Amino acid sequence: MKRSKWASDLHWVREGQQDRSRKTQAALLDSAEELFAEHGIGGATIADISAAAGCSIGAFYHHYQDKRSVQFALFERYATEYEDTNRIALDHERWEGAQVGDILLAYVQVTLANDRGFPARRQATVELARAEPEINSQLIKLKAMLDLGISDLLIARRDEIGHPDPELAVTFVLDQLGSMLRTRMQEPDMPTRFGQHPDEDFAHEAMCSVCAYMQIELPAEV
Amino acid sequence: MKRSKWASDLHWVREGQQDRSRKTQAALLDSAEELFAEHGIGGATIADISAAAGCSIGAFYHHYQDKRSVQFALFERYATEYEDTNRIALDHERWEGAQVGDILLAYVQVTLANDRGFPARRQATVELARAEPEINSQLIKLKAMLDLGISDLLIARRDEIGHPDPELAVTFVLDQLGSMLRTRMQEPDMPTRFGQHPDEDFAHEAMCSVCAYMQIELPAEV
DNA sequence: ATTATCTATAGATCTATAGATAATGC
DNA sequence: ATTATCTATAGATCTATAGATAATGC
Repeated sequence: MKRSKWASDLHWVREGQQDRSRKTQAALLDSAEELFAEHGIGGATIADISAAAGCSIGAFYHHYQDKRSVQFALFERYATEYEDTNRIALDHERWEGAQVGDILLAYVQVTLANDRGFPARRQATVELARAEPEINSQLIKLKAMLDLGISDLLIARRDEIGHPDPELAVTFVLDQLGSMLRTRMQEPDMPTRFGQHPDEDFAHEAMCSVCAYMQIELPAEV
Repeated sequence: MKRSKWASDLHWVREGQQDRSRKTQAALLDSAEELFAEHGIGGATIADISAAAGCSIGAFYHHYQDKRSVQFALFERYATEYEDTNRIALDHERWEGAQVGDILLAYVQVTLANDRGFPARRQATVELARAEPEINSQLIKLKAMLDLGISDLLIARRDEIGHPDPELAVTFVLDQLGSMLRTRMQEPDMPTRFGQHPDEDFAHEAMCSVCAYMQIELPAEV
């Protein structure tokens, strides 16, 4: 039976142990993510992480062997989400009828929305990659997969591109947009730079720049 | 008397104490810079820094009160160099006869050369800014000063710029180039991105992109 | 006499464990 | 009976100091 909207958020029964366990683990990962992003991995102690997750140091060690294993678990969670999202997003059928500019604009918009939603995620992942070479190479592979996926979509539309070397132009543009998006999230405080302007204006100027460089049509929504 | 070129590198006399002191301090700063950049501030112990500088922990504490004071000293050194360089580079007389594209190309080339020469400096400074709010705001001021200086040079040549909003275009372009340069230094390993291409090709494509967006002339050297 | 360095170590901090208690599952 | 959590703490690591030694300056 479907519960009424009034009741749907209430829980009369106690949670099972598995739920409890999952929740603690997730809370520990969330806290680790935030603290790693803010203070670096070395700057976040296990006591900090446990306290932020609302549990004890003992509980921490019940779920994770040590700090390193949290690092790997955190990356695992990130990698799974990242792959799943990209698999859906890069499906060729999804983009039937789309032009080069539409795909690039979507890339910008989706990345902005993602990073706004989870502001610590990007920085925490950077920290993980720096601390663990294994994670670093995994992360490079993940990003390369996304780049290749978008490249495929764009190169399939190479006839639209007026730039004399479409492959080079695609590589350059993905690097350019990726760099700007990263800076926009990591350094929002620079008074003289574009971080002060709203996301919409950023997307607009970025598309103008990209379209002028590649010599493609400006997407309709801009 | 000018010493012969054979002798100019030899030192028969012992260094004075002040030289010795200065050298140890500089070596400690250099080591701290490198280790902060590689492992983060929390990941670099005082023992690590001292060992890398070729001195003891005791010597460290003779020169610096604690880790924090090295952080400030390191930033101080960076800030001084940065300001001095920019004061010279941003002199309006220096750029007489230069066009917008010339100035932007010089910005790209000088930044590349600087970062190649001191690969750890940028990352270490990022770490310092994150650890100390005081350093962070100082750093923002320094960068803002450079941005404003370049902006002034470019806006003084606004007649060359075809973009409908020259001020906006200048802000956007400085953000764009700055972002790409930063990514180029910090993430050189991405196989699908432009880091794989040589600096000359990067500068070329960056200038093509910027000139197409701003609607200015491509500088002669590109 | 002063400055720079070293070795050795006390004290602080952090990690990781042991042993006890509380919550669920059968 | 099993799983999840807690408190208390041993052991490891790091910071920062004390006291001794070596190098320069007068």
